[in-house]
Amino acid sequence: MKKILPFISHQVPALRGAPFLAHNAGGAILLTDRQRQQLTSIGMRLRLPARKLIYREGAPAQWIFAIDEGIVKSYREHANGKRTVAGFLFSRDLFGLAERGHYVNSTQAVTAVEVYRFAIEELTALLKRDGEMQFAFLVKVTHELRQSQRRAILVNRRDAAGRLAMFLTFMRNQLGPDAADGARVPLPMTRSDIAGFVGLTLESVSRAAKELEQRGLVKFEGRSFARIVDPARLARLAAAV
Amino acid sequence: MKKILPFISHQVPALRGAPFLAHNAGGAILLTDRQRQQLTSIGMRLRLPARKLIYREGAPAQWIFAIDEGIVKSYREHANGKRTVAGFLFSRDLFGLAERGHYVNSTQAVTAVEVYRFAIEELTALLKRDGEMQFAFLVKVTHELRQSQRRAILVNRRDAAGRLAMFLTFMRNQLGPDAADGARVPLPMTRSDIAGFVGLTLESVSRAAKELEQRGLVKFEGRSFARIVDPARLARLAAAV
DNA sequence: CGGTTGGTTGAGCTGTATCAAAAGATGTGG
DNA sequence: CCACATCTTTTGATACAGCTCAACCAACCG
Repeated sequence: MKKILPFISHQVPALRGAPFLAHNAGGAILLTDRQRQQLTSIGMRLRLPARKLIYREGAPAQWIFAIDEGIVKSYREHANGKRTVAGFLFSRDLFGLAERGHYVNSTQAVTAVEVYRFAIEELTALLKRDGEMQFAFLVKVTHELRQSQRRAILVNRRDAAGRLAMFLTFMRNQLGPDAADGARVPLPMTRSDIAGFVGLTLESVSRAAKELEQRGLVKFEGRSFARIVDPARLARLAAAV
Repeated sequence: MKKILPFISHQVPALRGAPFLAHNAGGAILLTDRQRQQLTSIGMRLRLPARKLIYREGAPAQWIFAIDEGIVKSYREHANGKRTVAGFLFSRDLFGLAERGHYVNSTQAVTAVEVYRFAIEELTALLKRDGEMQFAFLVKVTHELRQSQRRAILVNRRDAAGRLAMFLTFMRNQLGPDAADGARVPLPMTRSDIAGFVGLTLESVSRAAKELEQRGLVKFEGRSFARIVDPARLARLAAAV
């Protein structure tokens, strides 16, 4: 029994996020067909290769982006050379929300990416005119706020293995439900990026991965896949903050 | 030479946050007088005593809140009994943005608080009708997203003293510019709350405070005030991630 | 194939969590 | 206004987890 999903014509912008209230539930898709077409008319579709630097922290901001396909990382570099990864961004995520005319994080394509690019002024003007569409954006940004707070909780854990367990369940939730095999989680980012996200060194990530394997929870297949062997125990570890 | 601030009639809801673009700069105040009056008509003003639990994580959500006066903390409790403080909320901040009909964090008044309370349906309906006002909310939530990411960076530091230094500058920026004496930072929350926010134990916060005093950067006056003795060196430490 | 980038493993050190206890605040009721 | 009970903060001693530095290994690329 396969559930029939609402039709999303790719090649057209979309957003994804949990709404405020329950009764518009299931409604992960935030834009109507008409709204997506309106966005298409003011946006431009771009294909970016993996590793492409999209913009740099502090640079003057001109565009807002929405991801159609692929993964982007948002990060900051510090004086001591370390990077904090503020977040990984996926299909139907939004990024490039500037502050006083400047981007606050740097962003870089992790995989090859298809994005929609909007001029800030045009997009904001459209949003102010169309309250329903703007509401979709409001819900979306609120959703990202909650995601950011969840990550903050993740980072508050003391144990490396638990953090990595949380990260894996996080990745599965992002890509997972629809990804072919739920137990095989793609990890297209480097260990160093993962470390920057979960707040560890890459050595500690490596050791934590080893520990999860030895405890029989996960099997890492090459650098870019993790097979979840014991979902129940992994979930328990991830939740046991 | 005292700068004249735009008149904000208290007793009326307000929002604060950095806009996307520069040219509406200085514009920390996001709502016009007319918009605030409209909000007043659908909102209710409440006075809450310090320590009042406003709502609990997971509870069915009915209201959205805006702070007029005072400090609120937003937090989550974990299985092991620890608390993560997701954020402290100040005058003109927004909270209670639910997910699928339920609150995601618990919130509690730190000081006595004056809040405006809006029914979610009424507020969202008003926002959809008034694109300009909704835009103010969009900017506001985006602002909180950035704050959350900054906190995540704070928590990524290894050294306790540096984290506390960042926290103090953070508090000064929130309350500071207008607070009578810029160097005297009020700390109305407990050490335990600070610990939950910066990702340390309360013992470590206490020791970090001692260290900042011994290094001559800050003088703690009672539990609820910190006097910044050497702003330049404190700022340097806070920035030296 | 060498070169480059990314990942693993090991040894030792540092700093924060933890456990325990004392010392300060704060608030209450007599 | 004091004495008591409670809550918060400070201080101390110890253990351990993750960081650092360093070397080695694997994959990927022209």
